[in-house]
Amino acid sequence: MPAPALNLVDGLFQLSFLLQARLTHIAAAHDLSLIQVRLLGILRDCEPGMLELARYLELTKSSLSGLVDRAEARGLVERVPSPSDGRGANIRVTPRGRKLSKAIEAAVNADVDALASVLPEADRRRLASLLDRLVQGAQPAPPLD
Amino acid sequence: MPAPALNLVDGLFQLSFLLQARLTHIAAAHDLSLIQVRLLGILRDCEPGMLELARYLELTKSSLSGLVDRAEARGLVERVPSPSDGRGANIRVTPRGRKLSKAIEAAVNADVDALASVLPEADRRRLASLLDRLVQGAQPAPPLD
DNA sequence: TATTGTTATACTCTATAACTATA
DNA sequence: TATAGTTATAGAGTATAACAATA
Repeated sequence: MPAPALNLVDGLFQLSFLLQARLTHIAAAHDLSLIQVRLLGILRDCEPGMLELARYLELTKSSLSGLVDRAEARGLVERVPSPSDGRGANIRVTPRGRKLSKAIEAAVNADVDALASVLPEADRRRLASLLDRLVQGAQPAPPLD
Repeated sequence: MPAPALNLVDGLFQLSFLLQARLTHIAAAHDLSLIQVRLLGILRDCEPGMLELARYLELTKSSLSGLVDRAEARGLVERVPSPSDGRGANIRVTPRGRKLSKAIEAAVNADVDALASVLPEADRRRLASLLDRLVQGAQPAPPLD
C-alpha cells in the first residue's frame, strides 16, 4: 500500500501561514504589527540607511518613511544623520526598541520550540538541514523598484 | 569538526518569509493582495458564511465585510442569502474569481516546485513528511473574538 | 435576548507622484 | 543631473463600537 502522498507545496504553505499567524499573535501581544517586528529584527545587528532598509523589507522608500515615523514616535528607533552623506539618515534601534525586540524573540523561540517538540531531536536536525538547503538554494526575488 | 549548528527556528522563519514574499509577488502580478488570495483559496472548496470565513482568516467580522465588499466589487465573489437563516449570507466564488484563483495556484505550484528542485526527490519526500507532522501536531491558536 | 452581518470612524500600511536638499 | 529622503494624497486592510434585522 503506497504512502498517503504528502503534498510538499501544501505542507510548505500550511507551515508558513501557521508561523506567520503565531508571530503575528506574539507581536500583537506586545502591541506591534508584523512589519514593525521585522523592522526591529533587522536593526538588531545593523544600522542601515532608509534605502537599504526599504530594499530588505521590499517596501518603497515612502512606505518606509511612514513605518519609521511611527516606530520613532513610539520611541523604538531613531534617525541618526549619516556621517558620510548629508542627505542620508541611518536608522538605529533605541534601548527601548531593543528590549521589546528581545522579549518578542524570546517568546517566538519558546513558541516555535514547543511547536517543534512533536519531532524527536534527530528529525529536528534533519528538518533544519533541509530548510537551510532550501533557503540557501533560493534565487532572490527581483526588487520592486 | 561539528556541523555548523543549523538553527531550526531561524530556518523555519526564513523559509516562511521567503514563501510569503513569493506568494505576494505572484498575487501582485495578478493584481491581488495576499489576503484576497487567501479568501479565494478558501472559497475553492466551500461556500461559508461571514462568521465562519472570519474565523478561518482570523479577522473580525467587520474587517471581513470590507474584504468581501472589495472582492465583490471586482466580481470575484458574491454574497448569496443563506437558505436556512434570514440574517446570514454565504460567500461564493464567481467563475471569474475561480479562474483567477486557478491561475495563481498554477503559478505558485510552478514557483515552489522550482524552489524545491534544489533537493533530490527522496529529500523532498522526507521534507514533506516532516512538515506534515509539524502542522498536524500544532495546537490551534486561540480565536481573536 | 442572542446572533449575523453592516456601518461609522480611526488608524496602520502601502503606493505614486511631486518635492527638498545634498552629491 | 542624480540620489536620499520626505510629503501629499489615495486606497487597502484592520479594529472597535454602534447599529439593523432576524432567530
